Amino acid sequence: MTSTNLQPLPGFRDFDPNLYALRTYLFRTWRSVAERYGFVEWEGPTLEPTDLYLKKSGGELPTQLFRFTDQGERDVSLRPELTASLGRIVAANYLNYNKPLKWFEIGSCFRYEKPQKGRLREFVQFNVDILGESGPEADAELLALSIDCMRALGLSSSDFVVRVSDREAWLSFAAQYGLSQEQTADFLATVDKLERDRPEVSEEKFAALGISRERVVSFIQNPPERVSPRYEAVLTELQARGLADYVQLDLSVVRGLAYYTGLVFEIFDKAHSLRAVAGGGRYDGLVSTLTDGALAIPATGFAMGDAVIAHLIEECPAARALRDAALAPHSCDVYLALAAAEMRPQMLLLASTLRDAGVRVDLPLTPTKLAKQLRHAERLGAAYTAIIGSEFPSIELKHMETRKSEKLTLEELICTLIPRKASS
RNA sequence: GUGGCUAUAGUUCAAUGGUAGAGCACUAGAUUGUGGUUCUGGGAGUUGUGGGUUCGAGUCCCACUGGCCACCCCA
Repeated sequence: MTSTNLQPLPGFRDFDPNLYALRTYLFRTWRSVAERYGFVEWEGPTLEPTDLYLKKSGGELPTQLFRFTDQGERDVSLRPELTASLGRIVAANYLNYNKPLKWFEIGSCFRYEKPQKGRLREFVQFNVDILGESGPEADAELLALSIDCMRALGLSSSDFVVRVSDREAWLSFAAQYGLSQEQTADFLATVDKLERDRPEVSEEKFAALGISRERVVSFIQNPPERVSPRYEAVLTELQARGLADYVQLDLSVVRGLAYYTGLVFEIFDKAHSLRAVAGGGRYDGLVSTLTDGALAIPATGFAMGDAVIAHLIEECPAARALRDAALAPHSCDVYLALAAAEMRPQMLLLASTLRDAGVRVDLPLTPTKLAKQLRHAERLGAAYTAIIGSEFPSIELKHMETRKSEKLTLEELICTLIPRKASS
């Protein structure tokens, strides 16, 4: 067995070409859906001043930062999330951008947590945000985008569900009991944990606020006819988009974070055997908090991690098939097999000609038996193999899938391969 | 931070406390210019690390390290 020092740090991953291909597949899909929706890509620094993260909360956050002092005595942290950086960047240049901002980002985040299924210390997040637009239409646009990401990965409404809620509904509920702002925060936190806490525990927490657990559970199970104006508007928008089947009202979703202000949602696998695939919501107060009130920008967004979605794809046959098709080897358009060693210079010139035209060409680096060369071409997923032998400039071009071959002149070969590439 | 399970060849896994094995992968040949099949051979390991019990430890015990999983948390 390999010694332990050949392994990456706990919760970190090595991406060999096979794993990297999966990563690329996810990124490509995310990016393409976001671009279909008119979002533009941005990126922030991986390392930020620790203050940026301490500003908006306490809790366990500080203990889960990869935090250190740099050579300039600065207190810095690897980013545990993107929203703070986004807020900073937008706040610094807000007037320069057309409103609303429809921005997305794909990049690594770091949290010092105990690794387990769907949770790592370095993971990739797909972040999508709309800033400068307070209407429910923006929330609906994001929900639709998140659903289309799932669909683009081959997942259907039988594989996942988007649980949508609106904190406004709970704020009205809390208002009936005359809860103070602080009490309301405690109340929301308890609702968030309702599914996880033992009944006696939440019973006690609610009792401290003068509310019975039964009333809360009943509110979730029998939601009011009119949940909230925003929720209804969002649902109308999704119905018009033909996406209403993917969403489900679930008032038990409130999201742990204090900064969410309105509509919130989470995407789960239908079996609910995994952690949340994605989550997000409206956070109209965050930019204001980050800028100490200098700038108030309404915002709504969500994030999707790479680890959980990879598990979900693995569990869903249609998604798995789509992924495997995307991951099939295809790193090479044509393999140049050398059957007569003295023709190597001619082969290399041909390789250069094709490569200059953008054709992906691979070739043997050392003398190798022809049978092995063909087998290698097969494994590379080469569409064609051109056999360069003593008959050069007559060349045999073999179509790997049909196993049929034709004899071509050098010019014919080049004319055959280059247009195929250009049109693809 | 707490707890459970686990660590054997590149990989997936075997091996009543008694000589460490198999499939796949890799590689060579059968086949000296034609790949997916088949057959025959080959390289492979101080059994994660360090202690202990025992005549004898891959196997039992302890510690450490890593991995998986759950709790916690989930920005």
